[in-house]
Amino acid sequence: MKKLKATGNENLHRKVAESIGSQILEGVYAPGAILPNEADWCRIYGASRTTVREAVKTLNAKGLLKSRTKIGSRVEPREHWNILDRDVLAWHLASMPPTEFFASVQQVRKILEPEIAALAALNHSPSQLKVIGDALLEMQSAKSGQESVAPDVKFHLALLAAANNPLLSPFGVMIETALTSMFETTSTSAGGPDIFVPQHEVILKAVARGNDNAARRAMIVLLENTDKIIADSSAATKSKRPRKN
Amino acid sequence: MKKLKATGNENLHRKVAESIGSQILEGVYAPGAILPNEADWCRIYGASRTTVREAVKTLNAKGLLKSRTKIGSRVEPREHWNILDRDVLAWHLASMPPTEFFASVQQVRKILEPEIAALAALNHSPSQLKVIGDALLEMQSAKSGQESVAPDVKFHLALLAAANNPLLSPFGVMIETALTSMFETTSTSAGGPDIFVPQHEVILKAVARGNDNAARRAMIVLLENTDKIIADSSAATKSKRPRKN
DNA sequence: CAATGCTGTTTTGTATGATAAAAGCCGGGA
DNA sequence: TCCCGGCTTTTATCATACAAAACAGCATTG
Repeated sequence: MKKLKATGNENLHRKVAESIGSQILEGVYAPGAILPNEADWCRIYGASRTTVREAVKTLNAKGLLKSRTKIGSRVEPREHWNILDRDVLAWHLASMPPTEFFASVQQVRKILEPEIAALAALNHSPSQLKVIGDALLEMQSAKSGQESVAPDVKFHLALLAAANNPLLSPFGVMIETALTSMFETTSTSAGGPDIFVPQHEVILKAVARGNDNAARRAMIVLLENTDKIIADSSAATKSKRPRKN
Repeated sequence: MKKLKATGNENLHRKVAESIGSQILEGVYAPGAILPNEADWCRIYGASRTTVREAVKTLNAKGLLKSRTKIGSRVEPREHWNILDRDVLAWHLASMPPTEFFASVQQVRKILEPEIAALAALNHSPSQLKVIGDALLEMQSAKSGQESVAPDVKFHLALLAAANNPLLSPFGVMIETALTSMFETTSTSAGGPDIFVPQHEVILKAVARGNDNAARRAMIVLLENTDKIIADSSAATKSKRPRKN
């Protein structure tokens, strides 16, 4: 491990946290293992103890570690990891084949998003509905597949917000990470806007008129289509490129 | 705010983090607001800057804050909060009427747990199944309602583990917190073991024979029963006790 | 007068060194 | 053998100093 410097405009303790966190997600340090102590990290990264300790505190806060006097820092079991945390999710994504990650994500999305759509139909406020509509408009006016990613993400996040259940909000990060990185992987994407823009329209209309069953059904259709896109592109990548990692 | 001391065997920075975090959850500092700076916190808690900074880093890591040079620390919008984090969830629970919290939790449980049961039926390993069975045995041999809480929690967590989707694991904390605190609120609990122990048995059997539809249905029944218990007890508490907070 | 650039100030970021407290380890004594 | 006390390792806390970022306000200049 080379010496990190704060030259990039990100904080040094953040970089150290990211480096250690990534290694944990990669399995370099397995659950139950004792990490190098603070002095070691200082030497490894060429950083001060203050910085290292702040990084370690960050990882403690995300449930990856538990530090105790005299013992050191021990990696927590996976169930304790805050996997829906933005950073942890990113490290996780980086440490496994994207296809596998997408499979997990889609499984969760198919459980949650239809119900989120249904809840949104029942609980949305006028301003929340407007945000969903705005996102759809942006999607429609997008010129390229790339341009439509951000509005697509926005649409799903707005729907989530309109469900008005705070306990569901952590999934926003998951959806955001997954959709964004899915685009990067599937590139120009199969199917294209001709198919999925109308599907989003159907969802919006159902939500707007408060029809929870219709919203649920429409979301299921959309997710099945997404499944198909992933399947196509992963088949394509499998035949063309070797594994990245 | 009085001066905190490290006399209790918990870390001082943890206490400071908890104090600040609770205040954010209570709405003392609203999203977008700038918090007192580090020097202020030092004075308020009588702690060193190092300690305060570690506490602030912890809250940063949980998505409650974002610190920037010269600006200070600003409270992040609620969507960024890591609400399924153990600590954040506890602070959240402490800052709102339990009934309202349980309603949100049950809404999420009714979405997820039937599907978790179905996934568990399809994906469980033998050892995971055994853990579920053990939990059920402990439930059956529990003498009091109080004794049955821990095995009950264990049962649901084991089921979650058996679903084998890492992205769902953050819900374990939610289930754990909710069931535990639900018991404290509903006290000796309505219904009692005569009803819910058999319902858990049905779930286990369905999972064991890999029947996902049966597992899903059984879980729905159990959750409806839980709804009833909550409704009863919240009606009771409303008529008997004044609000705690 | 307006735009631009410099300089000062505030706040977090990083480094260093010192002391405290927790908890396992090990040896000595009954 | 067992228990007690001191040794050692590691994190926890404190104090102090300087660096760097970013805004504010003033001055300089076109």
